[in-house]
Amino acid sequence: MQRYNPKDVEPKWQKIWEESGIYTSDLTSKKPKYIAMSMFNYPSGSGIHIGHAMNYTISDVKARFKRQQGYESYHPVGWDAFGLPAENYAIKTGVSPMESMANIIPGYHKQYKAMGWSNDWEKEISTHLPEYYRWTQWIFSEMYRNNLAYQDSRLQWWCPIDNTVLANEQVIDGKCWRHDGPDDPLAEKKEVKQWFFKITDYADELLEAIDGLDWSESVKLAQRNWIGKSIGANIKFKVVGSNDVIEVFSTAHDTIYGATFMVLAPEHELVKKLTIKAHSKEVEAYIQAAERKSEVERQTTKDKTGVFLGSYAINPVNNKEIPIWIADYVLVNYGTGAIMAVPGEDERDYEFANKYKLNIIYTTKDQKFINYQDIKSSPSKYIVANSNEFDGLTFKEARPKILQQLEDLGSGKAKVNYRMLDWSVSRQRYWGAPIPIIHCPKCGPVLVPDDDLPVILPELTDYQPTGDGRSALARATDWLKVSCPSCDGPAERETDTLDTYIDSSWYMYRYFDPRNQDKIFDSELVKKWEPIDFYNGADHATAHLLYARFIARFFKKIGLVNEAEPFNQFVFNGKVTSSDGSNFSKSKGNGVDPLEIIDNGYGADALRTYLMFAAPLELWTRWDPQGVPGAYRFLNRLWTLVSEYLDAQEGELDKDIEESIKKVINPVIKKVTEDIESNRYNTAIAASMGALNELYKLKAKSLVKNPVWLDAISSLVALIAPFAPHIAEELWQRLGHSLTVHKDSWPKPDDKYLASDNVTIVVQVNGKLRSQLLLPAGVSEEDATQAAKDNDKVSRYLEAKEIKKIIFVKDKIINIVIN
RNA sequence: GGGCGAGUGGCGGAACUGGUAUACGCGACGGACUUAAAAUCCGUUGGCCUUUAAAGCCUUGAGGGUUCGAGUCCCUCCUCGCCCACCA
Repeated sequence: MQRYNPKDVEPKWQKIWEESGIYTSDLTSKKPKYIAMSMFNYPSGSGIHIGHAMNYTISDVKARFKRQQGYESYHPVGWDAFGLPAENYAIKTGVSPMESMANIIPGYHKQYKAMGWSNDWEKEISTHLPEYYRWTQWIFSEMYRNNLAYQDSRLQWWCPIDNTVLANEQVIDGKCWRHDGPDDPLAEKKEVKQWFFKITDYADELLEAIDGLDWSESVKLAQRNWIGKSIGANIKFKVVGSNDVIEVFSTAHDTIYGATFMVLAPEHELVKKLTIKAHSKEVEAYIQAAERKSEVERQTTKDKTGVFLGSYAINPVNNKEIPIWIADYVLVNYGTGAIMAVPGEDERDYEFANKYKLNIIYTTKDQKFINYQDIKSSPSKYIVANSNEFDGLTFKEARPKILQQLEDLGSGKAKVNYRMLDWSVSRQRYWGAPIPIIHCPKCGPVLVPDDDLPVILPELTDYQPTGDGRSALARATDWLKVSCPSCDGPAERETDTLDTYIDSSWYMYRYFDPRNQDKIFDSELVKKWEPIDFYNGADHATAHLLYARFIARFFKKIGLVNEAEPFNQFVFNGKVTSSDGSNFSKSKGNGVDPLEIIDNGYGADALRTYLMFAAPLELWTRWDPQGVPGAYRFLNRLWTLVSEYLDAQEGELDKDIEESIKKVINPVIKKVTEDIESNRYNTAIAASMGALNELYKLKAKSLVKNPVWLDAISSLVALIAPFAPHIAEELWQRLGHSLTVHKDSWPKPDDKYLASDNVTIVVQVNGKLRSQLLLPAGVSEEDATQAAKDNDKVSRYLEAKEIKKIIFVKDKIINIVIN
């Protein structure tokens, strides 16, 4: 008997699959379609790690399962190739990122194939190739034409190491996401002119559609929080002795009679104007200190500080003059960058008022501090006070009336506010898609005509940003100087490149038409294949997934797609950590290399099976060094069963053994089908293991070459094929099947053998387990009761007792209640 | 501070709408095969429990409740994880 050796089996089939192209999808097929994919990979010099092995196996299993079920299953592959690491490497070494990618990506091809992933390599895409980024640029142009792209000067996060702007989500605990070590400097703020996409126009739509998504709940919640919708009012306060007006956003406008001072963010545009001379020194010092203060300090030191500007505003509802302060607990980015402070009902304002001895007016009948959060959650419980004609009303009654009063006074109106800001898409970096804009001194910014796309990224010798805020492209003079498409005068190209999140927010559509030279993609094809049926990843719960949803909605609006949501199902899977629970990291040297495990002789199949078996997909898994050997043992046992079957003599089976074999295999077919369908891979594998153990017991009784054994073993091989595709293919063909196991092979359970003729009925007395009876399925309550009473183990509890009640659950349990 | 989720053997984890808790795997122990080991195969493996068995009792973070019956539902508390966080 030949031993199971993955080193022979796996490369053999990888080669055959590649040559026969069995994973190449026919996108025009008449079969029902299915597309399963994981978030695509950023190629780096270090190759794939165990986290990648986890991620990509999850979608591969799904894709294989559907392919076996007879779907035209498409498992695409691509590279998120633009981004900082390759550029930083280029700055250090002078090797162009284009060249790095050309060196790195072929290594990934080998690794992906070694893992046995069923990717369609014919349709491979990469975001850094002009054939791809031409359309990334086109999306920018379409956004611009639809008034969804605009340029603005903003205070932006700035990484002092990379000399580049950072998106909000790239700032983690006050530091650049790429430089967040203890010795790394804090991110700074810098005024930069840049391009934005108006994602806020879609905020409400994006928020409302979340409810209908078949996504991991934690991600849906994260998206809701990210969008951060609040309903309130914008209210204007006139400044005493001037025409200036301070506008605030408040969700608690019904407490306005308790507004006893105002607070502006230190960066607020009116601060200078409203500072009277006597206070200017103090104010300037405070602003400078706030600027220098890092975001971390602003967030962690909850101690409120601030200074009085010396001027006053008028509370529109009672005409009281209230002092204007600045304080860094008010954020310039949120709302209007200014608040009306209501110390009687807001904790932060209360603390501030106490510290600086500011007036406090309580607008509740209780005349003590009550957090507005509490009022908001039960507005009919609290009574309004100190609010003129509204005194005595509940907050529930007063809220609309006070808003009406503000509207009548012309001082306020209802307003919905979002935490989410417009998407900053400019990056002052080289390694990205150039923004297709030409700046003309006469015409201003002009779009590069579509026919001139792509704007090709020129090769350089020095990739270092210029340090004046512009990317290295500013040095490529030949490239930079162009004539204006509109007036033909001398002009310059935009030197910013597009945020790589744009590349990744539309790639799923390009998968359906990767080589199209005329259009971003063939809409008819995409409309046939959208949405992505299955998508998974362990990161990017907010930014990437939200941006992709935004782009999908935009594509729908301009008629490119039919579905507003790009991903039907999204699984936010867990990661793999080292055995002690800490993250794998290169610096700690505790990483586990998937290729090493394969090369050690365990093979990709055992690795894949272990990863899918260790825990439910959403859970984080600790790496268990014994796990892969365990999975290997299981596959080896299957190999042995098949080999012994092939060596067996032809023969007849006893009817009851035949029956037993069928009753092992049919329920497991049903279970594995349901479990993979609902992403419970771990229990699917457990059930297959259980079935194999049962077949081992039956094999000891009688193993002969016979259709019943062949059918059972073949079915089991087909069931594990999504997890362990190589060994499954090998055994499948050894069993005599001429076609591949990976297409149209999924077994269907025979209902006749799903339920057994006899069932174990549990007998309880007063809810305690006393005995188990093997009775015919569907046994009546009367018969079951009689059988229970006749049973020694039960009857001894019934002696001299009165039976009060009998609970009977068909085919499951009988509970005799006595006193 | 807010939100979400989770606490089950030595470990990873099973248990569908309440109905045999601990499936499956790892580890451990015993046996077979072997000169020996590895590999493989066959057993045992929640606790009280000490040689086994029988019988019994206990056991899903803690305490209480609902129910014939609770890992599952309700209340109180503890612990851990994740996400958001001076968001007006």
